[in-house]
Amino acid sequence: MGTNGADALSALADPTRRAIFECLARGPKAVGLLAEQLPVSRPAVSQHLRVLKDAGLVTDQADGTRRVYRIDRRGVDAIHAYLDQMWGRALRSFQETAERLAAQEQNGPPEGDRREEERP
Amino acid sequence: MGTNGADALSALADPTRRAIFECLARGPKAVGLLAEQLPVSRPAVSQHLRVLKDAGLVTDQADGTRRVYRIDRRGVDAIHAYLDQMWGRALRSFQETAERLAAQEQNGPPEGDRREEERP
DNA sequence: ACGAACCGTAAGTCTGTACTTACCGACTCT
DNA sequence: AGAGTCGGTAAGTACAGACTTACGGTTCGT
Repeated sequence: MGTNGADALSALADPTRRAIFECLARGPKAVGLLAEQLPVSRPAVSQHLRVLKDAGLVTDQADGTRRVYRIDRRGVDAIHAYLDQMWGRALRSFQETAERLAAQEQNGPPEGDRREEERP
Repeated sequence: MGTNGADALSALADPTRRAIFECLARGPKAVGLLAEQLPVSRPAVSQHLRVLKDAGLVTDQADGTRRVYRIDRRGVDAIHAYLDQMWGRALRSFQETAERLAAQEQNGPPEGDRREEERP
């Protein structure tokens, strides 16, 4: 819980949660103020904030009876890291198959020339 | 449809879909081969691939009776762009409030010193 | 041309979850 | 201390969507 790309990803999947996230990106806000600008009830906002907090996307801070929420960079970074990892894997895979094809061509011209994807 | 951060985000929210995405990151694969390595049926994989394709996260290419899927950079970039936009907003907001606080301090020492978040 | 392989779609079921109302604790100010 | 404000939690409902089986269309090999 916290700095996990998968959790952050699924947290930002819900439209209402994205709306909350985008609203907090414009500046820190208290829960009630957040609920006023959204088409859902205050308890719903609380529940969403819980999910966003568990995903490391927001942090909360007490201010009297209010709780002020703001965006947390950790969750954002976690998603970035996840995507970079995946895309890096894909790039390495592309390079590998390219090298394999080049080596194949050097030896002998292939006859049963199937396409180049993984075979178990 | 295609290069939208929100769609790509919610597409990668499902665990099975993430598994498919991660599997394709290791290299392009056909649908049946993909289904063998996953705990769900082949039609389920087809439906997930449809969602991933609509989100711009994968592309498909016919190869005889098979369809080979591979990762598409556009969806990944869309998510990156969305997150960067949000975090950029947050940074600008931080800077604004910091400047406002500095100006406030220069004029007169604040008395009713409430915390600095947005008031409607 | 016929059978086989591969894949997408249709229809139906069932679980997860987003939402509501109701309730209760924490903090503030007079 | 008591009234008022703010916010998290509980319980219950309703809808989205993930999965299955069954079916049909397309392409390849013999």
